[in-house]
Amino acid sequence: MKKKERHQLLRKLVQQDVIRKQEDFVDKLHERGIEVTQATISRDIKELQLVKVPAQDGGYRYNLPPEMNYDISKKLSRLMRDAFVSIDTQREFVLIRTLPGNAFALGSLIETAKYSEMFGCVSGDDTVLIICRDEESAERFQRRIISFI
Amino acid sequence: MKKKERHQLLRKLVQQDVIRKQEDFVDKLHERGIEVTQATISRDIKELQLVKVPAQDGGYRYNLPPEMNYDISKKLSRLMRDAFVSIDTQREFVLIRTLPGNAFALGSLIETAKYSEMFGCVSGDDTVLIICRDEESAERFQRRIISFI
DNA sequence: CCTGAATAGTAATTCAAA
DNA sequence: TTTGAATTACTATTCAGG
Repeated sequence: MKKKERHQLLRKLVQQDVIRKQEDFVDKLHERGIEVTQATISRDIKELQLVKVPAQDGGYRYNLPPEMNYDISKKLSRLMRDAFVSIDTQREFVLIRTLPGNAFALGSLIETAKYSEMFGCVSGDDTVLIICRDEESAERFQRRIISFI
Repeated sequence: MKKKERHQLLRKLVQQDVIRKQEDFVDKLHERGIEVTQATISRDIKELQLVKVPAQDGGYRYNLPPEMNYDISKKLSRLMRDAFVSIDTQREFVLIRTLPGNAFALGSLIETAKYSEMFGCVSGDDTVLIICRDEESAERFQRRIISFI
């Protein structure tokens, strides 16, 4: 498993599970047959800028990075939660799949948001293709998008 | 000094100083003649829900809770709509002009928002000068700011 | 680069006290 | 309830090796 995939998985896990400490990540990955140590998770958390937030239940939990929430990002978030199916990158391209009929709206929002990594964007019925400035941008962009889910 | 006052002070400190670890809080309070230990700060942080965010400079810093940052971006948006005049970049600098008397407030908000692109910020009466990490950051930062209008 | 093992460095909690 | 001292628990980094 490559670092990139693991990062994606961590983002998913931190949202669907309650992760109270780094060892929880390690355990979750072990359950999936992925061998990784706390040291690596610590580094991943740093790169992904995950934060440990004191929770209302008296404990702590890791969360996605506190991002600036514009109106756009709230709309994006809502739409992503409703209609997001999958995301993938290939070179400088990012492909987002949505439920049928939602891709155009998503594409419009993404265009409005004017992400600096983005060079262009074209939407169909259930697919948005984003062309980024380069491969690195595509990865960063993907992370941004995933964080809306 | 009562807990409540200390909490208020911590909120202020976390915004105006770079707090990398809990001991930094302890030191800052000692400078002000307030005796307190790391244990207490840890409890305070929990109650205030401050978070330790991996920073872009490779370190970490404590920050206000994400929800509070959200409030800040709303304020920023309101102020921008009210007082924004122009924005321009030159190399790693971004210059924002506002209606007279509004720049200081804007600068404070921008500083509080702790944008990763930003290195420093100085405000006058109708001008905010932001020094970014590099030219690219300045451009990205400019886009972010414009998106508030 | 990326990682794990070991370890150093921080942070959270326990326990006793006021 | 709130706190500090001590301790435990957790997280970050160093160092060596893919």
